[in-house]
Amino acid sequence: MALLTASSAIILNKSRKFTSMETISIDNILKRNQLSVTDSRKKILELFQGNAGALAHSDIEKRTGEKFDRVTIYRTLQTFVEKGIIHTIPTADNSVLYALCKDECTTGHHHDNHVHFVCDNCNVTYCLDSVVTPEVNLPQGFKPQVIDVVVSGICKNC
Amino acid sequence: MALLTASSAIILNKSRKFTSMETISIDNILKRNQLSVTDSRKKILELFQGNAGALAHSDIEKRTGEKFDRVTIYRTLQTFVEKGIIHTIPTADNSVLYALCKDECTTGHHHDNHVHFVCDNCNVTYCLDSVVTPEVNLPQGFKPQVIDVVVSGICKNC
DNA sequence: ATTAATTCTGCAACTTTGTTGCAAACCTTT
DNA sequence: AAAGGTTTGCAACAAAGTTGCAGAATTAAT
Repeated sequence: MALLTASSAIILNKSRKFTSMETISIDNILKRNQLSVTDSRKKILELFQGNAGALAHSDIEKRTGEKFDRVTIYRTLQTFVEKGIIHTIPTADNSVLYALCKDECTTGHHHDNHVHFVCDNCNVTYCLDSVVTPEVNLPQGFKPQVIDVVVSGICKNC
Repeated sequence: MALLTASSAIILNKSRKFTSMETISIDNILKRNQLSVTDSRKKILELFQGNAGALAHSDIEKRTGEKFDRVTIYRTLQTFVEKGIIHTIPTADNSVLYALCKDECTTGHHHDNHVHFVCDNCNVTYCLDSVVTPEVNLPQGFKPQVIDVVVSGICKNC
């Protein structure tokens, strides 16, 4: 499993164990967004915080050990996207990936102007928060709103 | 239907009727790629040539009037992608879109270094062949291979 | 601390999307 | 026109995603 490999290899978001401080932080994220604090939401948020790479629905299903219903995971991810906690990443192979948003995102208003990188080897998708999307000169009449950039190639861990 | 609107509004690939010359051209595309010339392949190629916007599997199913089996359409699109006749476009909402490739594409070797534009209003996806993908400065250790740029906003016909 | 009100979860059933094997139909070549 | 290979359509299946609803959990109020 590509993403299991990833979790051990990547150290972007510092994959240490959560202290009580951080547990509180997860609770706060949920409360800040008027969401009840439930097991599934806490667990799924933890997964995102503990792993730098993006996650697909199926990854979450596996990593939570089939503890939660498929439907619950779908709905949790939907809710998180709506609230601006996570965002989706466009992929060429038509799989939906999700990753944590940065702080500026709010309900219905995402600011994901960073570049995504998919490794052809280990298959991990990174959010390169430090790389800002470049300008694009469009033909007359086209008004850009959001620019999504997905780079694929070989990542720094491969 | 977003894409029906599109077919009448867009003039990128010149949506005129096909002359016998152009019919021959479709046959040639297939023959050039060692594919037998069949009804479904001709019809699907025609659809792509007649409409500038990108097409999803479901669009093709509707526009061919349920004349061909779902499986045939899947296989035809797969074959066309493999032969370099069409290419897929990454989308944030996880639908697969296909569009005609330019001449330089060959089997297993796509050259789609152009920008894609999705209109938020009419929902049409354009291949902006004239807009070359910009350079992206990646962090140390990341080696880029393919850069996909998808811009969304308002198109020139809206 | 209990209770009432609200929110969330899990189940069941369903829809949509995509895949595979195989026999019949079709296209190409001779 | 017939042999050979290729392509199609059917059936059956697998995977992905959605919806309604009753019961469980969370939150807010007493």
